[in-house]
Amino acid sequence: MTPVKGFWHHFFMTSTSLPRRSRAPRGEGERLRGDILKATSRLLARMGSDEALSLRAVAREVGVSPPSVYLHFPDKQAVLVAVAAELFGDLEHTLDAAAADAGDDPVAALLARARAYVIWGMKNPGHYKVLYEGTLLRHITDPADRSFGRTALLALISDLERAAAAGALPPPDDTERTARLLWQALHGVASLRINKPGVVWDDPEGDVEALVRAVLRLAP
Amino acid sequence: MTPVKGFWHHFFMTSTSLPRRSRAPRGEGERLRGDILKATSRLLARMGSDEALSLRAVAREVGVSPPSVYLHFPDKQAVLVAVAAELFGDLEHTLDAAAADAGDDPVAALLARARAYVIWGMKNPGHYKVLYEGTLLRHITDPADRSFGRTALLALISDLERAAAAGALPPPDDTERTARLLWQALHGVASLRINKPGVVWDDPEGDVEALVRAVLRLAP
DNA sequence: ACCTGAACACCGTTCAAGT
DNA sequence: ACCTGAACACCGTTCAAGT
Repeated sequence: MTPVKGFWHHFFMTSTSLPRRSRAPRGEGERLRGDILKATSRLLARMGSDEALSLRAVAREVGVSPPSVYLHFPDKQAVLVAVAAELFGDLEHTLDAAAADAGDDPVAALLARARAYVIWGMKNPGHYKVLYEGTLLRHITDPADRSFGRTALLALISDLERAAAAGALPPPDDTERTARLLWQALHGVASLRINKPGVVWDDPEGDVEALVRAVLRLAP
Repeated sequence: MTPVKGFWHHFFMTSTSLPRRSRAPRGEGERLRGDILKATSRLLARMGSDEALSLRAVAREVGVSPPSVYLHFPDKQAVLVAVAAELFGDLEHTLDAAAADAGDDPVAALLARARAYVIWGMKNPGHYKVLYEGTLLRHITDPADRSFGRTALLALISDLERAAAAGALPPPDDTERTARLLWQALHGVASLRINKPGVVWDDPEGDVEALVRAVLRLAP
């Protein structure tokens, strides 16, 4: 609150730091928050599960004591939710970019989005599992967090509507229902490959294309 | 080894048991093993995740001390693998029964099997997650355990082959590939419903039928 | 202002011991 | 023969305290 450089500031500037991570200067307490999120995301990718991740491991990775995490987050759930929000953002950005890169053909855009979804999951299996198989969302109370990942489905619906408007899909089409069917099929492609690596799978892009064309009743 | 009723037997028969669960008599040490499996299965259904389950909770549920679990299993993984084997057996039995009940039409049998798979998952979400999303299978070393759940896929393939032999499927058909596509779609139906209960889903049996007919290129 | 040490009740697992 | 108590290194979380 007071901008005067007082006792604490003096101490920080002069004391040689004993902990691995140097103490943040005044007003930079937020840096620790970002470091915690980055470390959590890294460990989540390595562990492949929110439950296997420990806050103490996050604190070790950051170079800080366990209670320091609680300066920025009320509990472990809150850290995970914050990371999940970032990850959903990254996923959605990736999907939109893939659809945009596919050009003007709405079916091509939809196929590109579908492929990108599965590829993202296979490239980030730990993160995919946190977002789509994690236990964290059952304990969410904040209604703002409940809409997590909804955007991806909405984008799929809008791709379908563009394709239907262009007359590229056989009628009659309940686009929202079709989008949900597609999402389920695509999730199956990504999820089973992540969870059953022992099974001999076909090329994921080929499976995505086959399933999308089948659900849309397009020629194989 | 020796059938003589000696000191320990005498003690068991006469001492009033302090622990919640009474000590098993000679030769019935196996009863504890079964109780542990049953308790684990129950708690797994409740927790919905192998990682959330604790062996200490299993021991409490059985009424025994934590180290007692180690009399029958080398570690937590082994308990989970034993339960998973039972669960896979139950699932496969359920699917075979559903297919058999559907009668002689091979497509009807396949549809019944597909529906039964998803219904089993929705009725046993915790168990389904352990079998198809659990971390336990990545740590399996025993090759005999690696074939877990393979039977379900093989049965799907044989249903498809029956249908193809009856001329019910449009050619040309790589039945194994088609079976894998179907499995992915069906897993998506079950898994997303379990993991995203907040989404408004359609009737699961309707989605199963739509996806199966789409993948097999049958009339909707 | 920013962060930690010590503590509590949990966990998986081990091992010497109890009946 | 069947089972437990006490211990170890972990975990999430709290709270009084340190710089």
